[in-house]
Amino acid sequence: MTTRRTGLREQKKQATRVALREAALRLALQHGPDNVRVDDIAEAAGVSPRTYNNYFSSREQAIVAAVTAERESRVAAALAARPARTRLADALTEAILEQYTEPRDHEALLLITTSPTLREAFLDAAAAVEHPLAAAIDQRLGDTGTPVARVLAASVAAAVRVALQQWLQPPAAPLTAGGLVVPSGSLPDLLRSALAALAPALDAAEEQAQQRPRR
Amino acid sequence: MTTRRTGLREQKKQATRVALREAALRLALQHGPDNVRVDDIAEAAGVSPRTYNNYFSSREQAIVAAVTAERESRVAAALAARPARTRLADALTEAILEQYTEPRDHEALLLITTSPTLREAFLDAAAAVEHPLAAAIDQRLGDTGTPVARVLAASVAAAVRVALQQWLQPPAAPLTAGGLVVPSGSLPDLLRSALAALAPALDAAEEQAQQRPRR
DNA sequence: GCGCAAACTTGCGTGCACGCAATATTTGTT
DNA sequence: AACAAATATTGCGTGCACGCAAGTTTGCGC
Repeated sequence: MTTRRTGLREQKKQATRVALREAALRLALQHGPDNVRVDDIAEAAGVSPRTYNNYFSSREQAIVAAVTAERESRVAAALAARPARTRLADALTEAILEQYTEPRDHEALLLITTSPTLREAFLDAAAAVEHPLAAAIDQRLGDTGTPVARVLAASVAAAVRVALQQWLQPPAAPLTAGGLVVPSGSLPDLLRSALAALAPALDAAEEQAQQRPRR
Repeated sequence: MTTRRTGLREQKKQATRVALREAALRLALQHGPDNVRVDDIAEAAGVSPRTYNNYFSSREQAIVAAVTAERESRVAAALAARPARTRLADALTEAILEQYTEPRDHEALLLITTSPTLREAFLDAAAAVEHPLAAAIDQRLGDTGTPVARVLAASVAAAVRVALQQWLQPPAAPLTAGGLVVPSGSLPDLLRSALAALAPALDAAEEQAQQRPRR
């Protein structure tokens, strides 16, 4: 059920997708993100420029995809893998940390930090967790069909986004007056505290689900 | 303090901004969203095409702006206007409903429903609440400087987005198996129930803030 | 194997977003 | 009132996204 689509076809598609995003990243690292034309990427991957655009709808998307890859679906899978009796909030936090903590290509992340457009694309990519996550959460809550799971998933995605945003943000300015702004800690910490703010909502949803009969 | 920028300059800018978005909407209604070129909009507003692009970074954005306008900042203002002693979750819900319930140009909304690209832009526009809202929430929580307010604001924005998405979604298909999917009620109801899922998180943040000394 | 239908790729054309540098307008200052 | 600094507007050029209508490949039943 994971791959309904037959064989060779899907296989080839995945291959070109990978070829494209890796070419994109490689060229971006090599020549700088602004000195890479779409045509170059397409050529490097051995497809027509038009085909490139069938896979990615912006240059930045392709570059960033080399880092984010299938992280989104993995988060959902990681959540589903946790024992059903663990607290939803905890399971979620662990699942997310597990995916965002693994030290992906550090060089690439540095590159992304550099360009505003790439940062933007990187943050947007995080939004892709929403749908898989909504499904996974809904399942945990007993397939309510309610939009609650969607809201929670969207909120979690938003929280992740905020955490990533803080993390990417160059420590830049000499801290605004009052010294209130924390110099942005490690990513795991940022993620944890962002998600902590949502924990009560997750708990509440879980509790309601348990009072309802499981299907 | 609301408008630091002096007078004539900002006034003119606002004027052309309004002219642009209204021209965009009018032309879109008149000729259909796909039969409006950027040059037409610019000409109708009496500015160069290049200037148009200094105000809006996509055709859809301009059209949608005619409906969403300054709704975002108003939500924050509406929140700030509520008495500080009301429950944060309630104040927020009221503030949002207040802004999204007023029957804006119905004709335009119908148009937006029509085109996928416009729907997309409309949903994206809702994300603009995030920043003003974060500021307003942070103030209610006692200017913590913590990212908690940001996370909550982002979550609220996400919830609003989900509600709008359900609302825009044409009742289309004959309901999936089991009859679990509700035929998308009224917008106020959708917003209310979406925000209800976040209420526990808002309560918790508020409670923590009250235990901390106000600055 | 054969051939048809569905799915993917490609080239072309159009409209668009946006950086850049020159020009025009506004504003605060003397 | 005149000037200089700040800020907006405009034209131009480049690269890009994407609809469309061929052409090509893959999958499947016979």
